[in-house]
Amino acid sequence: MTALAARRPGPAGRIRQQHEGAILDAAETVFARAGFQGATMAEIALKAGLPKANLHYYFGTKAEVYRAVLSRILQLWLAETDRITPDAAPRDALTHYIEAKMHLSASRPDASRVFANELLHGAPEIGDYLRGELRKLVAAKAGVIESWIAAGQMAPVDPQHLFISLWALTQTYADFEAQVCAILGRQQLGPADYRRATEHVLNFVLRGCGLYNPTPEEMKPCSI
Amino acid sequence: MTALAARRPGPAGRIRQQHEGAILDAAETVFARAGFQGATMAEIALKAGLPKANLHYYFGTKAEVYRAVLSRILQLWLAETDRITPDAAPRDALTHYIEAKMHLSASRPDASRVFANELLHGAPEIGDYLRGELRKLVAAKAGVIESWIAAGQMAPVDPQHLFISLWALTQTYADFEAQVCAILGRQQLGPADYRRATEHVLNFVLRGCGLYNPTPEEMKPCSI
DNA sequence: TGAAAACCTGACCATTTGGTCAATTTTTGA
DNA sequence: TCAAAAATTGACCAAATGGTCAGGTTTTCA
Repeated sequence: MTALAARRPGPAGRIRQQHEGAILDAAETVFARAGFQGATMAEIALKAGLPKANLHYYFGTKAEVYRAVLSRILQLWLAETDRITPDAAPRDALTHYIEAKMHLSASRPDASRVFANELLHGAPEIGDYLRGELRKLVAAKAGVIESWIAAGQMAPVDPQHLFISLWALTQTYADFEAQVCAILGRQQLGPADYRRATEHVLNFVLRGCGLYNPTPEEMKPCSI
Repeated sequence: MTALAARRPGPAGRIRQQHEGAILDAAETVFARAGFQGATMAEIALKAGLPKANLHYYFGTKAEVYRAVLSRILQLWLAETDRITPDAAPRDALTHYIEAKMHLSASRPDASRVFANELLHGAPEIGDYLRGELRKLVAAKAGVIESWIAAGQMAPVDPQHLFISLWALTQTYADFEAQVCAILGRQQLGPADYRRATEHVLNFVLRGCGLYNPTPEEMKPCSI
């Protein structure tokens, strides 16, 4: 954010706020489907229900729309690590984080895809954010996880790589939905699919962190 | 492949083979960096060291180049599930698969990125492949894993979701390298980084599948 | 109520870019 | 050696597209 969130100054009247929202919603969909270069201002305008010239009244350039979309997305990503604190129980904290991330994948897949696309192409717009805010946040949370490990509360897992793994495991369901659908034989992922996926990721990660509690119906020890 | 691999008929002379290779190498890089729409024939031509018109002699359209690149990539992806057979030891088979996938991420990141980009945008070109060959392959390998589970050789993990997780965990290091670099504080990922990443994924997955064997230097029981 | 500010938009333009083509050169193989 | 096949390429084109702008309408608020 910071530089990214540098919205045009001024009071931002009622109409502006409303239309900017519509434009960003439309843009998120279009950027997700086609990427930055593939997205056209005409298509965004059509989807937003505004003439193209009007887009350029609110956002000077396509890049500006793109940055605004990314900025909005980054806000979603931030507030999820709340519960990862030294005195929380690792199991509860990780469970909450995974469930929140999976919910985001299910509810805002386009947001995840725009973000993924930006990363895929080298993060030209959000590189500074990644190396700044995000890195700092992860470093802090990595410290928490290390304290859990030192206290014998979970298995020794590299905390930084753990976060990378958590993002990969959860966002894959939004980013690569086409592949997931093909494997599962679905047209699209429904709530039941996401429930099963969440359950899988949860079990898998908890086991991977040595936090597995066997459920009643499958009473087996962790190490077979 | 199949439909994708439908290369132009004919004997394919020496020069043709050589120049097609150069074009595909260049295209892989350019498509990875810019996506399908962002890639230009002019840039591919420049990188391949050929005049643009010459590209159109070998490949009629940009889409045809793109399909050829994807086809080449899919061949890399296929031959990796060799060792996943009913009589293999789960630990060895998964270890081999993960190490192979991580090696691919390290050695051919652009290939992974082109593939990821295609998935991200709904797999318009390889959807048939995903729903056909890939799905069949995964279904078969899922059967193997189920047999391992039934034999009590590993923890009960949804086999289809397990494959999705394995792909996500390994390919994230190529696809989202920008993010990984930012978190780890690197300019780019070196061999040491990949070694550490492979070790992490391996430990994480094996533990997640109930296949963890403590290494000498950290002798702790699986379930803390 | 009235004028300043905000908002709207059809028409237009310059650039980029995928693709074509015809003329030419190089390679092949009988 | 020589003709047929393969390969090469500069010049060119039509379409798509990001962006501009001048002149208009609507909203705001003192």
